[in-house]
Amino acid sequence: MKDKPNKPARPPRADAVRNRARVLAAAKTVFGAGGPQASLEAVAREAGVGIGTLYRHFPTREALFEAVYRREVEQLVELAAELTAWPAPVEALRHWLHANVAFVATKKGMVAALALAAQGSSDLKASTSVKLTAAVRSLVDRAVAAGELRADVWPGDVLHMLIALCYGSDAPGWQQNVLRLLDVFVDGMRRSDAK
Amino acid sequence: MKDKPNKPARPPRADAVRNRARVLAAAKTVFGAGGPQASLEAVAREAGVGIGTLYRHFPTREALFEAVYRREVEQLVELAAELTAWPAPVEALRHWLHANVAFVATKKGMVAALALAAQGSSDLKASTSVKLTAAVRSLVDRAVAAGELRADVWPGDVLHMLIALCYGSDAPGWQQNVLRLLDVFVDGMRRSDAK
DNA sequence: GGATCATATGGAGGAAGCCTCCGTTTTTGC
DNA sequence: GCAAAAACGGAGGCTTCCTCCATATGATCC
Repeated sequence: MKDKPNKPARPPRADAVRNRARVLAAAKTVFGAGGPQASLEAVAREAGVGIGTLYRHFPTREALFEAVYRREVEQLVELAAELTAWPAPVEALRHWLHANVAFVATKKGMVAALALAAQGSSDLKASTSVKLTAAVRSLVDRAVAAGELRADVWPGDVLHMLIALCYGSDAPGWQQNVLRLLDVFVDGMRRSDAK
Repeated sequence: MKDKPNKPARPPRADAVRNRARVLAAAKTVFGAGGPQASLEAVAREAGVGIGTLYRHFPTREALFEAVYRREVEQLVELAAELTAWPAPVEALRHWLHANVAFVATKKGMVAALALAAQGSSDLKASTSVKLTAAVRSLVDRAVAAGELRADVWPGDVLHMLIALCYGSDAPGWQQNVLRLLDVFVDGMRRSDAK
């Protein structure tokens, strides 16, 4: 009964904000190069902060993955929002999927890290999954409403397929393969009478 | 010029064989429970051997993953061989895919480990990929020959899709989802005039 | 401006895991 | 049996993890 719910939660200090951003940037670099098992002390070094500072901002390795993860998700959501303005619904969906592949392709080392992040915290999964699913839904629903896709495929399915295909792809030429497989999947989703 | 190519390479000692098997079994247990980052010393402890012994048999963590991985692959190949005797080609393929999902479902912790193993050594990937691809090919080719599948989808594609879908699935009810997505994919592969 | 205090910093240090190295033990071939 | 080869086990040097707290710094109030 002694807590003060009206205490306005004073804003974080300037140096804390700065350091948090530095660590995040460093994490992106270091994990991108060294994969998810890269040393956290290397991240701290790269960021130019003490190891203690890193741990205060991100108490666990997963928390750090998570923060990077959330940021990446935002960009994908934004892209989907732009694409809902496209005239051809199925092509907009296809384009978003292809863009995702390109997106992933530029940060190979991160992918394993993000996959681990997603596997760990399940409310992270829940939260970003909601955002991404909503993004895909905006694309899929339009295509279904236009009668171009069968109605029993849900946005979550598409998302799952996409993430799954991108993870674990690193053979030379994997991008072309994934793009083709996505197209096969999209074909599977088309209403047979809408061809 | 001093090597002896005719030296008959004496067979491994009995205790070595025994310990190797023990470590492998322990690895399956420990990685299955603790995921791929579980301690190797824990594996050695579980196997009842010294840490040195573990390292002599499997010089790196990846080598250990690899050995477990290869064993699992064998079982899948065998199943495919049995299924080529089935009367309905597409259904045999579908069945194999579904069986894989069930297979994976029983060893959740291993999946991440196997995925890492596959990501690491690329000749492991090459070698098992050849085996599994051949297994799938035996199923797909039959269906294509029977005119039931379109001809531009290759065995490797099916494999990729399967592995991809199973990895990263741990939400409750994921199995049903994966099974449904596989069906969508198989539908996408069907020849439209063969319905 | 400077006094005060909550907030944030950095790195020392104990614990745990990685992997190598080598003295000891076990198996094998004769 | 007995020697040589093969395999064993775990001590030890090294790296990384993560906590803890004495010190430093930014915010706030006068």
